[in-house]
Amino acid sequence: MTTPTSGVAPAPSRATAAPSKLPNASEAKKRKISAKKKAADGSGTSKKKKLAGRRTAPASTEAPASSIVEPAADAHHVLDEMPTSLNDDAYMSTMGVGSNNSHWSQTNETHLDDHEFEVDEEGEGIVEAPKGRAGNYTINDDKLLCNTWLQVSRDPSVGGDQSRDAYWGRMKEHFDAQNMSGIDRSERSLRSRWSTINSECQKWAAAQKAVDKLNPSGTNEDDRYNIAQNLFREETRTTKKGKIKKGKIFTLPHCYEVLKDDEKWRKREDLDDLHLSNKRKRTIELNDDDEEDDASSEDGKRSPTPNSVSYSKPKRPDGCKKDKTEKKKRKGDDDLTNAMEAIVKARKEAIEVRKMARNQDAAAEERRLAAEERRVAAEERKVALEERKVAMEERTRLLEWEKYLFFVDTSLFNEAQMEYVNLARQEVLIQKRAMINTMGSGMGGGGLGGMGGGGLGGMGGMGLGIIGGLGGFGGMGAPPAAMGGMGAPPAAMGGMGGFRAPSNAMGAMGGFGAPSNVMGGMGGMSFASLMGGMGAPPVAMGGMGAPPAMPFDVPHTHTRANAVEELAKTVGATSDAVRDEEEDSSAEEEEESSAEEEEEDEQDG
DNA sequence: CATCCACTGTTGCTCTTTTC
DNA sequence: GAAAAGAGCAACAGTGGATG
Repeated sequence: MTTPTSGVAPAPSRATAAPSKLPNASEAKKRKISAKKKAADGSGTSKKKKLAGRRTAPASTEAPASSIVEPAADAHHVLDEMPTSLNDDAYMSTMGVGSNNSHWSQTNETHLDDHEFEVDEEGEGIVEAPKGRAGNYTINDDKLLCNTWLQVSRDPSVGGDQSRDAYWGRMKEHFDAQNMSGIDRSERSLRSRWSTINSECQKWAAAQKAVDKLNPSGTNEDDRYNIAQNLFREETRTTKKGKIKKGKIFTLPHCYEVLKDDEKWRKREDLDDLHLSNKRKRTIELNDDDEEDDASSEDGKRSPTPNSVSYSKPKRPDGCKKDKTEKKKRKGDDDLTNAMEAIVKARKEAIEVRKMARNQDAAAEERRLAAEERRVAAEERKVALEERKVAMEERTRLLEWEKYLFFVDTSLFNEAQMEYVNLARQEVLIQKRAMINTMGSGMGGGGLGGMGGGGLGGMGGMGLGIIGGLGGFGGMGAPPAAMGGMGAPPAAMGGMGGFRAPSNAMGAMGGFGAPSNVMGGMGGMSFASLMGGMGAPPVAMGGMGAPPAMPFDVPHTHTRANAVEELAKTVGATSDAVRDEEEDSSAEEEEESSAEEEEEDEQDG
């Protein structure tokens, strides 16, 4: 990396101060143009590069304004007469710095008046004018150049890491952009002027620092200023040819005012550096911050003076690398932040979508489950209702049958009928006892039908013909397995048929007014088997007085007595035998029935 | 008014440093 | 080590003041 800033001027040898001559305005002179000399000189190559838009050297026919302006008093003379207590303003005024009456300011006006655009004969455009030296740099030009240097050299985005041409190209751009004098300054001119300004200001800074180090007693800031001026003026330099150049006073305080507070420029203000003509030594010194810190610390022990340079160590301006790094970092952080935000946003959106989907699925599932539960519950209720309905119907039939069985008038029954009735009654009683015992043991009513059917079926299977018909009844409410009981073995049925029970007896059964359904079912089965076995004629069957639910229509024209008689006639020869048996069994049944009635009374009680 | 001198701007050259 | 670039120096030219 190279720095376009010039270093510290070579060490001048101290010599006796020689009075310098400053412009004397005692007489005005017209400017003489000697372009011919420049054109003949091979070194004047720069003359050909200035084109339209620039201010050229003063025309030969014009008198320079500077020559008609009263110049300021002789600076050298003024310096000699300047009191030691002169303050800055007084000195600046005396030196013509910052004053409209000063020589330096007058030169500024001179240039403004001197430089004009030259146009061609037709006046259509600016043509290349005769080249001459541009006017002297004014205070404003110097200040502008210093400010330009600060701006360009401190730009962290570019810094000093650029070629000389690039750097001074930017310097020229900045300078031209703010240059109100109208004088076009070439890059080379700016470089040369800056070299002078920088060198002079560095020497001046070193002189002031030396005075601060001396810290003479009994002096105020003005005294120190004058001492610094004397030190500066005593500095002389010797050219390569051995020519000694006499010192002069510092004439660029306006530039120093601009530069003194800049950290980058102040790095080179050590007076000792003035004695280092060797660039290598200068480079080493500039890189050695510790020594500068030591010097600052020594200065820090003294009380500061208004005009003294602050030796505190302020923050160094950011450099090019730091600026680029921070920009890159900022950009990277922004990119990373944006990417992270996008990821977080996308993730949040995905979570929301999934959450909504889950909510929807869960709601639908809940609704479906609820509907299923409701459907199952309704099904269960329906089944329960049907079961209850069947159970109620079965119970109703059973009660009706029992009611019929026990309250039937058996006075007209023959022996067989009585036996059947008695057996049926006993069976019912057995069932009821068992049921009561079961209920007493905690069994439900559901067991009644099973026991009843099963029991009857089982009994039906016992080989009793008549009971076989009863088994069919029991199987009515029994499950299909128990229905097997209904279908009593054909042998048993045949046996029943073999009884050839008198038709009047059956007719009497039907005449009891039993429930049509019960009797129909019972009668149907009984009569189907019975009639098949008996082979009785339809007329006889019709005489039985079967209930309306009978499969065949039987007119109810016969009385009970007639029915018994017809049944007896049908039975024929066997009626006597049957009658005898009925009498025997009836006696026994009466005894049993009386006993049963007593038992029932006891249970009811 | 002509000339001399000093100053300033400009530019080429040289030295030093840095980079490849 | 060579090349490139920066910085300083010196010379030159232009300008203005002083002086005879």
